[in-house]
Amino acid sequence: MRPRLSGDLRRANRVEVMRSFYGGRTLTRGDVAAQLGVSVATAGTIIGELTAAGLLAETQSTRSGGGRPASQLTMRAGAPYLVGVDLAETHVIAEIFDQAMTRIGHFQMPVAPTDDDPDSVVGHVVDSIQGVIAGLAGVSAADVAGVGVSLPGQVDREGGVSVHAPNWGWHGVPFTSLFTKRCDLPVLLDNPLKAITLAEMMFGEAGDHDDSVVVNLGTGVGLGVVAEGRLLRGRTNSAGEWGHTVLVADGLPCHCGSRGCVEAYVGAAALLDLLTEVDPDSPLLVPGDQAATVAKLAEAARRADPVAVATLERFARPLGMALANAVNMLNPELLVVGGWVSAAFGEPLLAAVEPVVKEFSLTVPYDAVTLAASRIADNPVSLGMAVLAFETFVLP
Amino acid sequence: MRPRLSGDLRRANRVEVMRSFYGGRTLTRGDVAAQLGVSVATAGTIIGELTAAGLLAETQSTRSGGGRPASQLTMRAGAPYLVGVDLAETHVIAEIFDQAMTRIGHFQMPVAPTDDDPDSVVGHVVDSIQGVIAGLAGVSAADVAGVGVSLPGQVDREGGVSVHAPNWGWHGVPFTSLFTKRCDLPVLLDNPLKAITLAEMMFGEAGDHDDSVVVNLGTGVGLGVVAEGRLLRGRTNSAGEWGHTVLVADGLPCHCGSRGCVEAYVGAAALLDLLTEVDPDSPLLVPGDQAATVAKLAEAARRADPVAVATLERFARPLGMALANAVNMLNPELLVVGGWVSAAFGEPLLAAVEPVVKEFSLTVPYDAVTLAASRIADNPVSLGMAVLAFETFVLP
DNA sequence: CCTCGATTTGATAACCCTTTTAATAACGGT
DNA sequence: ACCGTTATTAAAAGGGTTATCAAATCGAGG
Repeated sequence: MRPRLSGDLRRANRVEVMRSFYGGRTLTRGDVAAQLGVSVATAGTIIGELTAAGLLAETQSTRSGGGRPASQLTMRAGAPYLVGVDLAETHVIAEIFDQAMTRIGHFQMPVAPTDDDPDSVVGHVVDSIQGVIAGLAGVSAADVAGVGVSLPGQVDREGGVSVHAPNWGWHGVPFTSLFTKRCDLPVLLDNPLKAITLAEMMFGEAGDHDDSVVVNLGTGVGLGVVAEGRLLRGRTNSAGEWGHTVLVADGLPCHCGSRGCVEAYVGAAALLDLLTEVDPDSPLLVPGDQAATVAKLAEAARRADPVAVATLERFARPLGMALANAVNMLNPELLVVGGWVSAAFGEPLLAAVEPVVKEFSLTVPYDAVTLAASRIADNPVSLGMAVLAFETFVLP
Repeated sequence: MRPRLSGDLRRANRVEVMRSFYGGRTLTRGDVAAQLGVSVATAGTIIGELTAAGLLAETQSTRSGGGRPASQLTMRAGAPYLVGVDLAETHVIAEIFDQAMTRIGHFQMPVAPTDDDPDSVVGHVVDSIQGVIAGLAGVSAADVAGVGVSLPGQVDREGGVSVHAPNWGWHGVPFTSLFTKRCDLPVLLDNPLKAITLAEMMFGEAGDHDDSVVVNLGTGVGLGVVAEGRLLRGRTNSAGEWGHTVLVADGLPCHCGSRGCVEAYVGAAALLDLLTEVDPDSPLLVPGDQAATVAKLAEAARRADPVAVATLERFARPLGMALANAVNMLNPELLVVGGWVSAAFGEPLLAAVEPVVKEFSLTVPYDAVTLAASRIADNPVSLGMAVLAFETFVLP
């Protein structure tokens, strides 16, 4: 939404002011004015509104230097709370955040992949929300301003519909209305890639850059695009399906039904296949447990185990190519790599990938980009969904 | 630049009003208001300004229907003129447009690919500009408001520098300042992909959609991304290098030095290689003349020549995959295919490609996208550059 | 030690700009 | 003559900026 009306301007500026405080940042009115490129008076007015609404508060700390001390402002903690739900193929994670986006509660439950009935899944989501609320003394549903739920697959945010969730075989499941039947909290939906990218924009390095790409390496892979400071959604909110772009024409089959997809080469399963290829009898292999194997592999790579290092090298090649594709296509200033696979390896993965990215990127876009590992400690999906819920249901 | 100040708003709205008139469109004040989502009064004010500035004019045609006849408005033809220059590896094309963006003059000269001295190339550009002006009776340089020059490779618009032009081995050539030494017309630089996309946004179907992708198939290939109605440039104006994304890991060598690039499979040279593969002795092959061969091939395909059809089918596969990559990655509403290779084949190319795009796209983004052949008859590069020059140098 | 000025920050007022709403004028048909 | 549609104009609302003043601190000088 580009502002056309003067009223949109204020709303946009209000969001922008609020965003500059995410992550516990402490700023003065002057700082905010400089960051937004507006006058101090305007920043002061908006901050006044937000303070009156109970969203910002002065931390009376005075700064020396001669002259009137600038009053430092921060987000005010406390109610109303926001719940972010990460609904995935095998689990539901509900996390509750206070107004300052500090996580104050966590609830997790497994979901059998075969448990694919919409009503049942929605039930699990509602249960986990009630679970995370119940886990906090003195917090009731009345203190929760809203819930953001991340759903796998294609999500229609406006309609509140899961357009397509391949893992459950869903097509056009009216998630929001099913949810509302069981729980009367305000709710909004989105796709995990969007949530992660949003989290990275608000709490990660991506916030400092106007053009970035946030890559998620997990069981599945995908990315989010930030262009001119805004999250790119595409026509139907499904931009970022990098995992299903072709990297190797007529290559390995992908579980999406196509062949040669990026995900078939850099998804967690592909990583384990590589390890098996390098050493079929590797003791690092934990049968039936992807996450454990990846953890052992990462640990072995850190102590320079030759099998692990060789596996990492082989993994880095398709990954680097696919990242170079994103660099060439989108020319970002920052490329953040996150997701549980990336987190397991940490910096060594980036170090292995960077030369490949360089090899397959054009010089100019390569020189313009910085590769970085995500520094978000919490679950970025629920965090991002909580931010979305905050901006939708709380921000005036 | 997102509007933050109320003044930016008016400027943005003025551009938007003007854009709604490109392509000879005739609209009433009410139409413009509806298109922009502003009130009739505002549209009237802006139109008043633009009329006063001599950019719009009423075509007194009255529409019946009872009531005061709506006055139809159009862009006013005539001076000041704009020149768009398409500087490519083998030619310079300068075209001159009147204010209504109607082409009123054309000048073309070949440039030897070995003629790579910056001063010499700039000289050719200046000569071609003077040539196109001289070709018009009653038009002098004083009537030209500005020039837009498209340069191959990476272009720094703000700095007026050709950051990297691989075909000439340029690195950091200060094009604008070289130009200014020889010609005192206002000048701006951009990359041809951006120019084409802009032309498609203003004069093609892409103008009717907020999220589109404009693909250029020529000797080299690339694309432009329109997201939320705005051209995506990336950090250093080099977004859209789709031609150098990897489609076949460790595949054919590309002249960029990498391997497996899209361009190595869907560039004009690759098309001719396919033809040679299908029938090494094909009479369609015109040695040493890419364009002529493609023209004959396209003509043969139209009359269902088996060799041509087989070549087209084989060409459609990597092209469809690469287009599917763009669809999955960007989720556009419209995908416009242009460039001289595409123009030679016309609709049959799209018909051959569409099933491949479908095969390699995810269902949801595929269903959201429409494939279309470019309908811009003129050279979109010079047209786009002229538009850019108009909006920079003429629009208040 | 106190006072005063310099300096920086915050708040307020006046002004400009943009948009909207509403009223008025223009114009053609019935 | 009346009505409906379109354009214009005036008034009002809202946003942002600059200018100005008040507040709070530091440091110099008495």
